[in-house]
Amino acid sequence: MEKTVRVRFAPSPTGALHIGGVRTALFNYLFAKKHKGQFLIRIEDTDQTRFVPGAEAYIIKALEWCGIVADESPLVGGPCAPYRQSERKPMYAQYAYRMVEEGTAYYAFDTEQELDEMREKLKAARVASPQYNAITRMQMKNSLTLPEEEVKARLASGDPYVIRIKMPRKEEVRLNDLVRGWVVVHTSTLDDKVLLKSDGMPTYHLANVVDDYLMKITHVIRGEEWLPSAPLHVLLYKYLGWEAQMPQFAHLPLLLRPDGNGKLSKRDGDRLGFPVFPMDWQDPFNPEDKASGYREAGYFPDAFINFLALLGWNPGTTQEIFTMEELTQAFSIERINKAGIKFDIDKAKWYNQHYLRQKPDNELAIYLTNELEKQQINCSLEKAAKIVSLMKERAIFLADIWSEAQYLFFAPSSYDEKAASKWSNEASIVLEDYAQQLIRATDSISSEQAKQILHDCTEKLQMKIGKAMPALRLALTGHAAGPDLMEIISLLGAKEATSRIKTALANFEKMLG
RNA sequence: GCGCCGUUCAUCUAGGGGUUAGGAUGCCACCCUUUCACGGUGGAAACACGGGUUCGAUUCCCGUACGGCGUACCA
Repeated sequence: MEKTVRVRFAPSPTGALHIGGVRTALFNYLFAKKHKGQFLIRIEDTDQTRFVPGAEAYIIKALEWCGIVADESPLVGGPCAPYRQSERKPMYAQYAYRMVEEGTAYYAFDTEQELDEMREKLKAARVASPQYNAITRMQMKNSLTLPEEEVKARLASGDPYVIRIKMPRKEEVRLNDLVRGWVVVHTSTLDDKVLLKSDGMPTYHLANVVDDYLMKITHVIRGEEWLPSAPLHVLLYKYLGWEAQMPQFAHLPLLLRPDGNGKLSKRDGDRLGFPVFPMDWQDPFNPEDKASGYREAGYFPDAFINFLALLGWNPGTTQEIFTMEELTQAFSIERINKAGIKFDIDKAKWYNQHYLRQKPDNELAIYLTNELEKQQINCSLEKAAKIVSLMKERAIFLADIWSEAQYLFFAPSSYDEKAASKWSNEASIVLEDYAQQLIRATDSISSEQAKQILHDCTEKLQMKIGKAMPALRLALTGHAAGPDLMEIISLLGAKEATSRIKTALANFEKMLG
């Protein structure tokens, strides 16, 4: 008797998809997959004034990058097509009219100014919440206050109107949220929300309920910002006679700003130094509106998803690393938290570092050679794989590997100052000798050979190898720290290594006078 | 203002009437190491406050504080 699980992610194409939205989509997706149900994407574009071209494509592409692919969507279609509310426009009005006929909604003819005036007046009278509600609607221009003939005349003459829900004056609305338990709201605190706008489009509230019903949605998993209007939605299901088909609700805790107040928003990202969007975004008609994304910042989609999944949800075990498959197995709504989450980018970095280390070298090598090609540097995949295995332990992002690897292709143009200041005469002596020996070796020297030669030198000169290493590293790379030096020499080749040592020697001779 | 939701280390969190309140990130120390990192070991670090209920409350209830969301012909 259990219905097939059907959930939807219903973004509004008003811009880039926020990271919180990605998480909402993810939770929906995981829930659907866990229960072998369907995950659909529905575009909520009922507000034509806020439509942003490219936003829908961005949203779908971003989710795809994350590995979240919809079973039904405007792109792939499905049994409940179309999946854009703008294309479903003709379907909504009938339900609003039905409610008017049945007395649970009414026509309202008030102009914007009249509404403003009403609010001003109520504010002046210090009414707690200036709303269009059971009390104030009797002072407004609507089918409840106007004579029937006038209403008819206005409708016939094409007077602009909206349809509002007739919110009952004293009633308790209750819903059993899967995350929060019973939530009870009194209708006296709710207002007569607009259901159908004067342009004939439904508002979110109507469209959302109608579509969820028509699309046979079983669970509505959405952000907590919707909790206050959930009772309104419950009422709509009731008035439309769909109570039995009403989906279950689960309101997710919000992603909050790391530095204190408010929910994570668009602008926080670049201000606080981390992306809030999955991919780079630029509004085609408003180039000012742009933001950086996780993809371009070097995050792996699997790391990103893993990180997101554990924001507000946990498996109840100490496991923290999950593939998408493991997530779908482990996911359950019962283990979603109630409290908001302060966003912490450090954890995301840790995940990325972890995933980077797990990636096979030959896979990462492809990226490296691509980067190198951009600089006209030829490098075999084999060599690139070696470089990667050497560098990846100390990297968080792929780009770290590249920036670290620079010195394997370019001789240092400057030296780390602190390390350079420690350069000594002894260092010069060993390196002088080492260079002499190294030049005699074959160019394709192994790290073992390089090490052997260095040992021979230091032994002969009765010097500690630890003395020579920092100077050698400085000469070879210009840096004070890095991966195994002997491996670096092997990668560089004996010839290049010798040449760099000689250059360094010459440079530091001047310095030492 | 009003309504709703929330509150365990700095952060993400486990737990739940009797626990040395557990893990992870970050931070610190030590070990490993030529250095840095990785890894390993260890450390500092939390139940918002006040009342109840109870033999006992961080856990249950009520307040307060603080925070979040909502309060549009936006979603």
